[in-house]
Amino acid sequence: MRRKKGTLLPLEVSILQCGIDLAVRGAPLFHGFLIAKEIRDREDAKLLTAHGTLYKALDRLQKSGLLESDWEDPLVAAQEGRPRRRFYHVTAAGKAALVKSLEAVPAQASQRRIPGMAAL
Amino acid sequence: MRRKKGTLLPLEVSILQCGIDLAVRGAPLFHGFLIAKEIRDREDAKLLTAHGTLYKALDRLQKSGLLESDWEDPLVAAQEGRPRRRFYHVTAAGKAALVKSLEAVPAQASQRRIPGMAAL
DNA sequence: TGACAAAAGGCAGATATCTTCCTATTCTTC
DNA sequence: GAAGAATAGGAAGATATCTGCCTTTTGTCA
Repeated sequence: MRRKKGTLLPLEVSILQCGIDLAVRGAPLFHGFLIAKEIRDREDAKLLTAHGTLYKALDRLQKSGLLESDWEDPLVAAQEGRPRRRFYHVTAAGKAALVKSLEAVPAQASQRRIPGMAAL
Repeated sequence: MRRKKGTLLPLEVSILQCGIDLAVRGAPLFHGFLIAKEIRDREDAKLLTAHGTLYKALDRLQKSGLLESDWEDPLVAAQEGRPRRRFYHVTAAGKAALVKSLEAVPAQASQRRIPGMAAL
């Protein structure tokens, strides 16, 4: 889609919002599937159809430094009998980019103020 | 389907055959996906449509002692970046049951003599 | 022989991540 | 303003196992 540099796509905004939201609620680490569920439960459901889209967005955010990730301990995943998760967390740059993006277009429903935004 | 006791279903015969086949070829341990591929590549392709069916059959064979299984080391799976495998191997009882089953209906295509059968 | 019960098969989906290929959209440059 | 390039989105499938629900088949018993 060739975006303007320094811009966040709606899906990326949603990811960062969810990540910060979860951090405020005491869970600073999130994985792809969790975010997928969170987004599905919000009003931005339409933003996420295919999972591939989400993982690509996570990759992008990571490459641009707005997210960082670590793989879950394989033993924990094994113990719980499921595939390994990749845990992401929003970086300081991620928070800044989100704030900037929200300021740029403040009146849009999908980019409204979020709980815990004061903490940014 | 309510089968006669001591009988093997075509899918179960295929699993045991594949398992022994692989063992003869030097790979005594197999996992569900591998068997699925093997069966797909054989003429018994129609025996396996859904994966759930295969895993149920593997469970049955294990419960009746014809197969045994061990989970792959989670660290190995993690290193190779894929979900953990469950490795099965055909037990002596499994070999015996297969031989008995092949003797019972010797002229059927899906239950023909297999390479390495002399080793049973 | 007919009815019932038991078990197998199929479909779908959960769990989790990632890749490839194609399409659609947007930005930039001329 | 139009053309071209870049990139996001969507569909599908690979990797691996397992569960639940419903349908179909088959053996057994009356």
